[in-house]
Amino acid sequence: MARAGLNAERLTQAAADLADEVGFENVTISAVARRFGVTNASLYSHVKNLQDLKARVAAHALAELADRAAAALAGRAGRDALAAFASVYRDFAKEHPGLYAAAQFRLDPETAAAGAARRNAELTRALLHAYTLPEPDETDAVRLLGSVFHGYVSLEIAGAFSNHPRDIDASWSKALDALDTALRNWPSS
Amino acid sequence: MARAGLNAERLTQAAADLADEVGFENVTISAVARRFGVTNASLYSHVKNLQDLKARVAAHALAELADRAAAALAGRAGRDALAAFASVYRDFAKEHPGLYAAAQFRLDPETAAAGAARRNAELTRALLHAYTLPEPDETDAVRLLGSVFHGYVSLEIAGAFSNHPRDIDASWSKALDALDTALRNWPSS
DNA sequence: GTATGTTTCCTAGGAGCATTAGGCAAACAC
DNA sequence: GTGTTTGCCTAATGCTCCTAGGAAACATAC
Repeated sequence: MARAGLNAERLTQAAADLADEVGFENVTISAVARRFGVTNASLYSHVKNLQDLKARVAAHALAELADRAAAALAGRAGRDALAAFASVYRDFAKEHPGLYAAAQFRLDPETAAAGAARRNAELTRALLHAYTLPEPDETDAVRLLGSVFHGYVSLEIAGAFSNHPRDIDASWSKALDALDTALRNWPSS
Repeated sequence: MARAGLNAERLTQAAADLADEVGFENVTISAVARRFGVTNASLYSHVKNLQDLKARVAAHALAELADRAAAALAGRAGRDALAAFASVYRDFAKEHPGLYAAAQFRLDPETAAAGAARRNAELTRALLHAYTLPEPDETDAVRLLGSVFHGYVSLEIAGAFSNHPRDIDASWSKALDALDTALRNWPSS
C-alpha cells in the first residue's frame, strides 16, 4: 500500500485548514485522518495526541499573527501604527476564524512565554513607544490594548454587535480614536 | 425504584455547578447524570440534548450577571459607576469561571436579543449616560466598554498577563482610569 | 379502592470520538 | 540483495451523545 506521506507539518496545516472550515473546537483526529484517507491510528506516529496537534495549530496561528503585525508596524508610529496593528488582528480573525480561535488555545506557560505569544506582546510595546509612557504604565497600556483588540474581535465574531444597526467598522474606528485619546492623555499615577 | 426528582432547573443548576468545577467545555450529559445517580437517557425527558442544557446554563449566567450589574449600578454615576460595573464582570468571572465561559456560549440571535444579553447592553448604556454622548457615539462606547471588560477578563483567565510581574489588579484599575479619560474626552466625529 | 392515563426513569443499542497494542510491508541504508 | 527502520494498518477498549421502546411510579376519575 502506497504511503500517504504524512508528517507533523502536513497534519498541522490540514488541521489549520479544517479549523477555518468547521471551527477550531471541531478539529478532531478523525477529521484530519479522513482528509488524508488514512486511519486515525496513523496520525499517532507524527503527533502525540489531539492536544498536541491543536497546540501546533495554536503556535502556527500565533506565529502568523506576529509576522503580520511586525510587517504592519514597519515605518509607522502613533495613531497610524495603532490602526495598522489593530487591523492585523481584526482582519486575521475574519480571514481565519479557526486560526484566531486557535491562538486563544491555552498553551503551557513556558511555551507561551518563549514563543510567538511573547513576540506579540513585544510588538505591542514597540507600538506604544510613540506615546512615551513610563513603566509600569506601558505595561498597563499593553494590557489595555490587548484587551480591546481581543475583546472587540471576540464579541464581533460571537455576534454580540449584530442586534444594533450601527456599522461595526465605524465603531471599530471610533474605538481606535478613543484609545489614541486615552494614550495621549494617559492618567498619571 | 424511587424517582430521582429531576427537572430542567435542577439539571441546569447541576450543570452550572459542574461548569465551575471542571470548565464549561467539560459539562457533559454523562457527568450530570452521574451527579444525580441516573442513566444518561433519563436526562432527555427534561432537556432536549446537550446543546439545550448548555444554552440553559448560558441564559442562567447572563441573567445572574445582569442582576449583579443592575444592583451595582444603583445610585452611582461616572467613574464610580464604571468601576462598580467593571468589578461585577471581573469578580463574577473569578468567582464563577465556568459560568463566565457559559455566558460566551453562542445562543441563537433571537434568544440573545430578547433575553439577558440585551439587558446587559442596556445597563452599559445607563452607565454611559453620565458622559452624555450623542448617538451613534454612545453605541460605539457601549461596544468599547464591552470589549475592554470581556477582553481583559478573558486574557487574564487565559494566563496572558502572567508572564509579567506587574500587578494585574493595578493594571485593571489603570485601564478603568484610561477608559474614563477616553469617555470624558470622547473624540468627536 | 380500583382503573386509566401520564410522566419518569430504565435497558438496550447504534454511531462517533481518542487512544493503545501489535503486525506487516514499504522505504531506506549498506 | 539483506537487514533495519519507519509508516500505516487491523483490532480492541472505553468514553461520548442520542434514540427506541418498556416498566414502574405517580396523578386523576370513577
